[in-house]
Amino acid sequence: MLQQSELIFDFASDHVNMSQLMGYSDYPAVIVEQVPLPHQLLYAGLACEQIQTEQDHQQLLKVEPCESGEEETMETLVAADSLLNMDCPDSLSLEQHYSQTFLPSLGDVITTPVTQVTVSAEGIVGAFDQPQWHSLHTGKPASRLQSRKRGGNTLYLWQFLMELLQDRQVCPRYIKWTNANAGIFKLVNSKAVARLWGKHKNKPDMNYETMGRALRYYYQRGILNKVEGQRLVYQFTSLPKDMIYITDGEGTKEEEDDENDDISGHDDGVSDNSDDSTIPSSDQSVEEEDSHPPQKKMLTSSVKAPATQRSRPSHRPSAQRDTVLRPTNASLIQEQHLPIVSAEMLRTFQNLQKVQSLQPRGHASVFQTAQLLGSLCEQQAAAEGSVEGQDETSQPGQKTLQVETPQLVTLTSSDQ
DNA sequence: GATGGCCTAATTAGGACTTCCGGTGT
DNA sequence: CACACCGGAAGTCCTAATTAGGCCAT
Repeated sequence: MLQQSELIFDFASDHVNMSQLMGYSDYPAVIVEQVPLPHQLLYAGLACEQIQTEQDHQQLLKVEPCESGEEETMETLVAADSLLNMDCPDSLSLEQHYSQTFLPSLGDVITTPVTQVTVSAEGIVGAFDQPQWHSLHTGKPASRLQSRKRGGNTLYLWQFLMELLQDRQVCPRYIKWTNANAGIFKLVNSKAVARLWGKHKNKPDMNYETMGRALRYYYQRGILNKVEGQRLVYQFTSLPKDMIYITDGEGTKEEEDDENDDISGHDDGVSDNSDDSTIPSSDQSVEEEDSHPPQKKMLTSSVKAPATQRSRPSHRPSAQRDTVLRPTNASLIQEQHLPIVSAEMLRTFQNLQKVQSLQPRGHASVFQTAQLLGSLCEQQAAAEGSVEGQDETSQPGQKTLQVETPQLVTLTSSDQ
């Protein structure tokens, strides 16, 4: 029988190269996308244990398109509030809290809030972690950089900025694209962004000067460039393949840098609702923003596509949260997700007798994983025939995923 | 007693900032 | 004058890898 740890190990170590595995290139890669709404409910105090019945589970899985952006904002704020006001005796970072909350032990398989497992026959597209980005864009070997890779919970500054740029609570209010095609963005409110970063890093004294030093180090490392002649304007040298681009939209007010910015009136510097609310959504979606030639996607209140972007019809409701809309990019495969994937799969394992008869020839557990996913696909196909009317795969976000990646097979946990 | 396997704690090495600073440009 | 910006230098924090030591079974 497949060992849990083995399964996890293979997901953790092989996700980048699964599609390259000799002899198994036809087997699917696994992408997990978490739908934030359940997270928000959980953040708001809904215990995981309460999600044990399938009915409950399906309720969580359902992500209703938000008709009102205000309601959505309220949800966000509630979630943000519960996160940011949560006492963390050990000064846990949000990521830590996140992982502790949603990364169940394997013993908690049943209550794991997995919301979606996407199986792609194409393998993982663009699954580059930061070292690979370095390798890709600086010509330096990734091996050295990977030798000391950081934990899955670490969010780098550049990732943080990308998260902010994909967070409608912050973009374009505090940070915005000035030229999405070129990856150029502006820190509209540098102080606010710095404070958010400081909050994120548990560095209450963080300011733009300090954060700026970190940004300048990115010049050397080829992650950022400075846009000459423009203050507070930087350029990503590369962007994730499926970056979500928020442009200035109606109802979103930019706040230029000034002393009246909301976050500056409190002891901890970042206690204002509007600012605090930005952190959770960023942190909830701590997917690593990996580097890729821009294959951009503009979403927002006013969703725009860059001129160079291939036209891609978007069926996403504009009011939906960005994190909900996060596409299936490779960055979704994170170490922090891996146990969830495994747990979900293992749950399915319980119903799949034939897995035991598999005969892996090499990359054993990867093979087993692939076989399992094949079984999942079969189950999905069977389930689709029986499901009437309401199909989770018809949710806006997932529907979009299928449009964008035609060969995707989307599975939800309700398929079990 | 020797050997090997396992576990744990301590140490080491490195990355990613953070802090401080002096300086320049706008 | 304030602020953005620059880059050197030293430090902190965190993580992964390595090493050392103890325990146990053979």
